[in-house]
Amino acid sequence: MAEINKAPRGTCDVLPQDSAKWQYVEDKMIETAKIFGFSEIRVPVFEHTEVFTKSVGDTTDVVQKEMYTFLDKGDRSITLRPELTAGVVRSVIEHGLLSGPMPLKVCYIGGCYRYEKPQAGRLREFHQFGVECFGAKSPAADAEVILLADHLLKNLGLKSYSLHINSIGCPECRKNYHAALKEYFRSQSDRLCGTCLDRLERNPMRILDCKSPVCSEIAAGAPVVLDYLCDECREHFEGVKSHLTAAGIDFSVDPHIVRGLDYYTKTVFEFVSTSLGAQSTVCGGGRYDGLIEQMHGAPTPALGFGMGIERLLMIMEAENAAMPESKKPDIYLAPMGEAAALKCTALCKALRDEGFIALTDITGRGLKAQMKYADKIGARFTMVLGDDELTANKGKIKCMESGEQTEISLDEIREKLYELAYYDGITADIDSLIK
RNA sequence: GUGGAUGUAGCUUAGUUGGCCUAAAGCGCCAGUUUGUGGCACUGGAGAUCGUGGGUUCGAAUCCCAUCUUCCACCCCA
Repeated sequence: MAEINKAPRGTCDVLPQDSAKWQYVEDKMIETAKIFGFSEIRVPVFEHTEVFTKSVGDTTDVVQKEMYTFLDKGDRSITLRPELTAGVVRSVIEHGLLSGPMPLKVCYIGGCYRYEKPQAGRLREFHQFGVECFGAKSPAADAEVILLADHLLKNLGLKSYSLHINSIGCPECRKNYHAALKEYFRSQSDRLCGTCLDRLERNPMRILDCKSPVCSEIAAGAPVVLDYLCDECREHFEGVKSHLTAAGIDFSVDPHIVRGLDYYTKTVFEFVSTSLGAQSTVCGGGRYDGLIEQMHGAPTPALGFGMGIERLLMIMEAENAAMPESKKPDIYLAPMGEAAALKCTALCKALRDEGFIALTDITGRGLKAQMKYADKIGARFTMVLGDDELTANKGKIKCMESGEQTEISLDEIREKLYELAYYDGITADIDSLIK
């Protein structure tokens, strides 16, 4: 039974009192990406289902049991994007962006949809910031993308995070590794948990990730991917580490990082925070050199990451990271009577044209109630306009913090606010005035 | 999908051996306390089918069943 007054499970509303935080981090994200030469791309919330099954991988949990898939009225199988990389890759191929200057660097912010059981840091609709870099196979590219994420997290004031990297090699070296893994785990198969037995044939690398005490104990003795890398992959990984070190970034090599999406090759990495619950990864990504070709584009090396915005905000909350407060109204004009109301409308328009946040009464309530309201919304200044003011064309502008009142001509409100703006952090851009 | 906890006004809670509960308080909201000024105080008001649906009972917010939500963990991932 659908509830008309309840949001669907696993979704949440960003309420007016919180939207400033979202705007703040989203601005930082785009701004940081720009510093690294990434420009925003916007792609649809839904795609043809194949876009995801062919890229994310049809044996993955994401595709197998978490996608919102439906038939549209034209009998097309449509899926709400569970992540953004696939759609972005589709888009850059479709529009020939890979024939432009290389490397191509894009970033995005958007909602993702996964039918999961909600818990701390896990929602059915969640939002990701991410970047994708196409056409760069050098380890410097891997480092740059990782540096971007680190730069952003630092700039947002995060402290409790750490970077873990690994290389899962190219399809070539992974073949050998899978064989070695299977052999190892088969020898212990009687002790593995049920899900891991499943994984043994399908994707033995996932066993390394299992959190059951027995499995992780077994996994601890398993062959390590890094020992099975081909020369090229090993060299590449060494290069990534060198670049990170050169940039002075702390990281640890964690051979147990296995990403859950099929398209990854070579470098994979995660930014993990201790300020989160069980869902401790705030940012995850890696290289996917084979994906573009797999999606019928010209073979192009590529990599990127996704960062969970809700998780990021959770960390910032937990760590008391600095967040900007939403801007308060500069002035509230309190009319008394119909004639005054007209004047207030006119004055507000003039002030708003200058960029001030100017408010007036739209409920028809009494003066006292208006003053209370002005106080509650945090207006810096108020001015009462009644018949007296209209005839004299003068009024008292009141500073709500000090209670001080100054008599001014009604024609001077704009100038008065500009004057006050110099030392009171008022909203309108005072630079234009200085010029 | 599996497991554990939870659910009373917008928020935080009181109320549970079933009957003075036709549900209470604080905060918040609205309105007043000499149509001319907010923060304090006082007064009043609106606001809850006690998550929902069944059942037991003379009687259920209180007991039983189901269901949903939220939270937490597994799984998986951001």
